[in-house]
Amino acid sequence: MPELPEVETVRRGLEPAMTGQNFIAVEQRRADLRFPFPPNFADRLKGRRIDALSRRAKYLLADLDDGGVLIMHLGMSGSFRIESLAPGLFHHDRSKDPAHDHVVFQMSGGARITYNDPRRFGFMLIEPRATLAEHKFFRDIGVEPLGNELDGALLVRLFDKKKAPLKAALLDQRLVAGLGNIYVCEALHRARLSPRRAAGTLARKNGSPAPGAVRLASAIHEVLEAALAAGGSSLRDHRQADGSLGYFQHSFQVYDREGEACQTPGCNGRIQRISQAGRSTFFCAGCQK
DNA sequence: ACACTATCCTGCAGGC
DNA sequence: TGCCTGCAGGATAGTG
Repeated sequence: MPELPEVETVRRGLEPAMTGQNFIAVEQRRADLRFPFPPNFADRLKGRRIDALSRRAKYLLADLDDGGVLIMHLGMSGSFRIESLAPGLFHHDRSKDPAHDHVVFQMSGGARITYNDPRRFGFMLIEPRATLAEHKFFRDIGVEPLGNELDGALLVRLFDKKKAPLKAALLDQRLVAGLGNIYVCEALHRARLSPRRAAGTLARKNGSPAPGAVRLASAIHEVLEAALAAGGSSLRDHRQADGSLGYFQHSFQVYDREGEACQTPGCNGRIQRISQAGRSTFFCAGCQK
């Protein structure tokens, strides 16, 4: 499921059930997901308190009280489910998909948190907090697109001289961290920029950001903020940690809308689908230049 | 250095 | 009904 808005939505859902609480029990039901679990994974966590739950790009980071960090990535199909025996706080329903419930955390506050991941592209690792910035997953990671750092000028700098199409450049986590296939398509449409355009063409001749670069930075902010406000997008029945569904998928302008009329005012185009770098790109050639 | 592709894995939709 | 193919929100290693 998860791009930045979905991962952030998951983080917000998990926070009250995890932060400040201890792992009472950890059940690891198989040896690996995308990677093998660390040695003694369950024992390593048991008894530890989570001091903070944060997010970097699409990674969830649980700071442990022994200086370690539990790194969690949802891959394509990972999700968390929170249940509690405490009445009224959470749903307590059985998993519809127990075959893919791979990890269960029992927290001291009473929450039972289950990680489910049919495709097993997700993973969990434990690394020292002190050297996390140098870890291979984080060493080369790009700018967080929420907040003020990302603007037209920065996009121009990041994309300088790049011949790669905008679609590929925006998906590159080393440049901007957290965008995935959906929100890249949506942001480009919102900015009226073609996904096929070379990324290095967003600058004016003097190097200052062209209007398109400024529009793109704004579009990224807007689409991510709107998705966050909607609780993310729920495709293929993906849910938030509390069981509720995000609804931003109803606001998609292009993603998975091949053949539909473009909604941009004054545009008579239709949404088309092309393949770039092995992934589907949805866009309107009428208004995206 | 850069940019494709193949790949990991399972489920689901669509065609026949 | 079943079987097959292709595709899916990610990210990496390998290739040219």
